[in-house]
Amino acid sequence: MPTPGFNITAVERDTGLSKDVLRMWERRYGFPLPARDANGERSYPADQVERLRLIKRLMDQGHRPGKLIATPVEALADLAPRRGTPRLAGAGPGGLDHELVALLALIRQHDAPGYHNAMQQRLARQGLQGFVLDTVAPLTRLVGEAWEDGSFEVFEEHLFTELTKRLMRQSIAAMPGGVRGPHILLTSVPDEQHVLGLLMAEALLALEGATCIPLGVQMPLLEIARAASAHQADIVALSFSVAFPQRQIPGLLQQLRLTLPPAVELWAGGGGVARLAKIDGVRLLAGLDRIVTELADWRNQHPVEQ
Amino acid sequence: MPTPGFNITAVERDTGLSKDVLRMWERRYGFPLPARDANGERSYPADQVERLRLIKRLMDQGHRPGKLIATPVEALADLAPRRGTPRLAGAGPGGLDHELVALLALIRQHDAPGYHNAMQQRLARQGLQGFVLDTVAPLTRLVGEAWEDGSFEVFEEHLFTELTKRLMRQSIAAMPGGVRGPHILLTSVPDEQHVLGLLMAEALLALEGATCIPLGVQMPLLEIARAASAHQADIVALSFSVAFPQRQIPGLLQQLRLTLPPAVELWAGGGGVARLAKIDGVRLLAGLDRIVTELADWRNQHPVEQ
DNA sequence: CTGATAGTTTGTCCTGGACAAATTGCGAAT
DNA sequence: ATTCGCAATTTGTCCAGGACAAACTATCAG
Repeated sequence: MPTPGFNITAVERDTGLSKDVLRMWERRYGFPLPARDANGERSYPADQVERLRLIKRLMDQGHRPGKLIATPVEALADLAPRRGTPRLAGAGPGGLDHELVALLALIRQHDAPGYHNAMQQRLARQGLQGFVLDTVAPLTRLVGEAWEDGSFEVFEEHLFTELTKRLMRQSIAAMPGGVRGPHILLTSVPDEQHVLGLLMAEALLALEGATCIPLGVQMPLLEIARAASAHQADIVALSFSVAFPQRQIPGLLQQLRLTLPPAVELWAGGGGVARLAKIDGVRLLAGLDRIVTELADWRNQHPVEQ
Repeated sequence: MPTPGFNITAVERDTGLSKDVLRMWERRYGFPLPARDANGERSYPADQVERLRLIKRLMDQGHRPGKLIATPVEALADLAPRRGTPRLAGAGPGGLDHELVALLALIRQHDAPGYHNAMQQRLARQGLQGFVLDTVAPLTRLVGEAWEDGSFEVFEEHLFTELTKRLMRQSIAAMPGGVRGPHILLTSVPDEQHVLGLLMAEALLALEGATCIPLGVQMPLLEIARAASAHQADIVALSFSVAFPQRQIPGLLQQLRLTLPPAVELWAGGGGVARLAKIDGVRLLAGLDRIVTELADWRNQHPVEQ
């Protein structure tokens, strides 16, 4: 029994390449070149899907499709990242990197309990704020890089995310609900599914005594505005991962800014906004550490009324 | 300054209606009828997007688009659910429903801490298994129904999901890792984002001593197979919510069945599989309670080797 | 009332054209 | 040699309109 092919919807789902792009590549480059079923519809064999995913991954690190498709499959695997991202190169203070790499090794060995224990130890040692800034944040970056050079499988990334989410949520739940601070609505736009950034932000904000309203990911823009008024939020904070298509971000933020009451602040953070041009009425937070200072800022500008 | 329109991609994201459908409706029914920007591209005003979301919601409960689009906006709001779903109607044992409704009321009032406390109390009272079966499962169903009749906003559903997820994860984390049972890989296919079903399953399985490997949602099919072999899983368990397009499920399961080693069992559960025809080599779990019996079954068929 | 058949509705796929935005390559000016 | 600006190329997304299968509804005979 031959493995049945994937239809174009399935390939879009599995590769993240839109139907339009799949058809356009076929027209322009002659790859992928799917079979056709009885109805004349495209039916992609598994190996083409596999190659497409490899190509997508390399594209995400800055390669261009035209070149990649011309490259023979065997040569694809060795391509190095090309983008201007500064590689890790002693990013953290001193020898800490070793420990982080060891943590990742646990994930690579699929040792979930081992990872969980090691992380919990670090959490106890560093405290929540240190844990977020010096463990979870750099780990997330490392995982992103490992994913980019192909040394991490999708399911390994998922396992990492899932286990780490649990630790974060657990810690957040253990904190008393803030009462003094502003009400901050935390969420992300549709198509942005990465949740770790939001959780890190929530942890830091909650530590500072802000009241966080976590709405999970993927909120339609119009709903964000409604939620903000229903919860009487002072601030709406969005997270954009590096993977989110950068060109869409300014438009999204402007559109949201227009639908939010002017008194509500709009904050945007995460890797996706790191090198974005300024946007009127939106606070772009370049790094996690900025959260704390921005919050202090907000407190200065909004002295407690009584 | 006039609110700028949404482009077709934004509308697809916010409504869940594909670009093809949006264009087809315009062609066939004359709605939506977006403005055109300088490039001749569609630019949807906010009120049309709003109406589209209302229509989408009603469609999800069984109405047909042709009728809905012909109906004037004002009349749309009052349409009742039409599908054959048996309404709640005394589903639970006796008067318990009152308490559940009270819990939902807390969400409607956006009282996150109140909800959290009330749920934690129930958890302590019922124990984890009872909590899952008699609180979380029926609550999830109620929320689905409330969402269908429009008495729940999107962001209220998100808040419910987010808070409930936290409680579940917390409880699961508190359990010792299983050692005797089978290795069960828990995940969902791409486009299936609902996570509560997976967490409920994980809780029940972990209570029975199985070793769960939670990979979160949205795993590409080919990755599921890889993950299963990497983790030496005995069982791959997938969750499909009622919202998942039913027609796609059999194909997905068959495709996955072919890529998994025959020795690995494939389980599928959740509202989406409730009235699905039998599929060779796949166990369809009609209800949460079936999980426990199936697991016992598995144990009988795989006596402990030594 | 049941079940089969014919008609309608609806979503998805297809082709092929067009164009704007991003990227690259190149030559001139500092 | 570096930087700036402009042209060429690459690439993604949008558009129109045609086709068809699957799902659903209505009809009618048994």
